[in-house]
Amino acid sequence: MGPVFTVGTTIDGALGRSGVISTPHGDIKTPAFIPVGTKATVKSVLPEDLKDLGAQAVLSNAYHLYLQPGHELIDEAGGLGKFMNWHGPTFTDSGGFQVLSLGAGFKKTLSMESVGVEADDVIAPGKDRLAHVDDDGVTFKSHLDGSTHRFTPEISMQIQHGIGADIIFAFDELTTLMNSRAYQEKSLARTQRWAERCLIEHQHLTEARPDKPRQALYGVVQGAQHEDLRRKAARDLSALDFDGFGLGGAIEKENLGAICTWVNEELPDNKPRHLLGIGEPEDLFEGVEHGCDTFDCVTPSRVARSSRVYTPEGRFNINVAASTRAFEPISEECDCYTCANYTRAYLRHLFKANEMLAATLCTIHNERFFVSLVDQMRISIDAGEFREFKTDFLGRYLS
RNA sequence: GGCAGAUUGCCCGAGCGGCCAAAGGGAGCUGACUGUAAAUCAGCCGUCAUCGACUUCGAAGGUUCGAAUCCUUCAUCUGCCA
Repeated sequence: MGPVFTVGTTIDGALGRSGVISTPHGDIKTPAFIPVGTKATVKSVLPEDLKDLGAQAVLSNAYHLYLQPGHELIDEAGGLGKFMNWHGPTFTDSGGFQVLSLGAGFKKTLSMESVGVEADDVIAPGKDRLAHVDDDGVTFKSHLDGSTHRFTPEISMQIQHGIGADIIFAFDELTTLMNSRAYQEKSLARTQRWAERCLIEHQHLTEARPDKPRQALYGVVQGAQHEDLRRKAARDLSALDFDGFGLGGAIEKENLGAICTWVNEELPDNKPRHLLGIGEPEDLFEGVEHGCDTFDCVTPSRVARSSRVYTPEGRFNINVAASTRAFEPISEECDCYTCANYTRAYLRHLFKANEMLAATLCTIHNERFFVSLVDQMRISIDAGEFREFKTDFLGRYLS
């Protein structure tokens, strides 16, 4: 029995909807925010913490787990969920993102010299690049020890089968907004071919181990900021037998809603859509309204470790003088463990003292904020009040 | 009592005639993080101000065109010798 997606209520006049994704490790009520646990752990918190704060699933990364501890080991351990003691649904990203992040840098923009260049190398210019893309796959250097490795669509599938997450992603090439139109087209064709290869390998691997829980494979829609490319990518992938879809690529904030709309108008309604790597609260509203079902983002956990916490009034730095004697929770309205038991003054003290618990408590709070926010979106959709909720929330949050 | 050595900005600590408002840490303050090379990274950190100006390197004098840097005395501290 493969994963099943059931659509619930739709947002009137928009693509957004509520629904349920069924996986071998449980259901995910959508829309849902999925915390990121890149290396089989959401940094600084226990799986029990995640469960308590309402997380329905966790997303890990094939690239990182392949390098350390190795997908074979995770396979031997009984799969990702058992290995990390997370008993709910799991996702793994394919490692495609690292093609960009390790190759061209973190900013999703490339130096202008790359614009208009059509060489394959364009994706990873510069002397320090760790990755190089060709039509068959990606050769890259480990950020851990500099050793050379190679990913192809087939290898990514083998890795993700070894890791054993419930939902896995096709190996894609992430371009940047700086790449030429010609390069975007070329890359998109390549991602499409890779998608087909992933599907074939995925089917082989699935048949080879019928005893294993059936994994769902999502195709990843690229196409950067170009409407025609996005629509074409979505249509081409829709023709294949994917269980769901990921929306990927470098996306400018202003275009997020439009891109989701273009893509989701083309994708079939009866399959789930995951918006990869997004985002801030305002981005989540855009994604949900325009038809995306699940979201992952490192922001809540990463930012928590540098003392930024989210509230209905916006994000702020708790590690400031104003918190010194603030014997009150981060947010009076928050129902998380941290807000129930700790004050801003204590959290500030932990940061100043460089104590690990600071990261733990703030990560619990931030993850709860994101999970709860998207949960509330789901509830508002079912109640037919999504737009009111959006207006109310953002009016306060962004002021 | 004698000899030697110390005293630098919130703290530690370089500097030993001009390129010194004074290296580097720490602390403090601010910002950035969107499929995590992130318990990371960046900026500010004497005062006022736009260039720039002004007051600093235990205290007070002195030498010099010019001193945190040299000299004298004083204060405090640290060693060694009586």
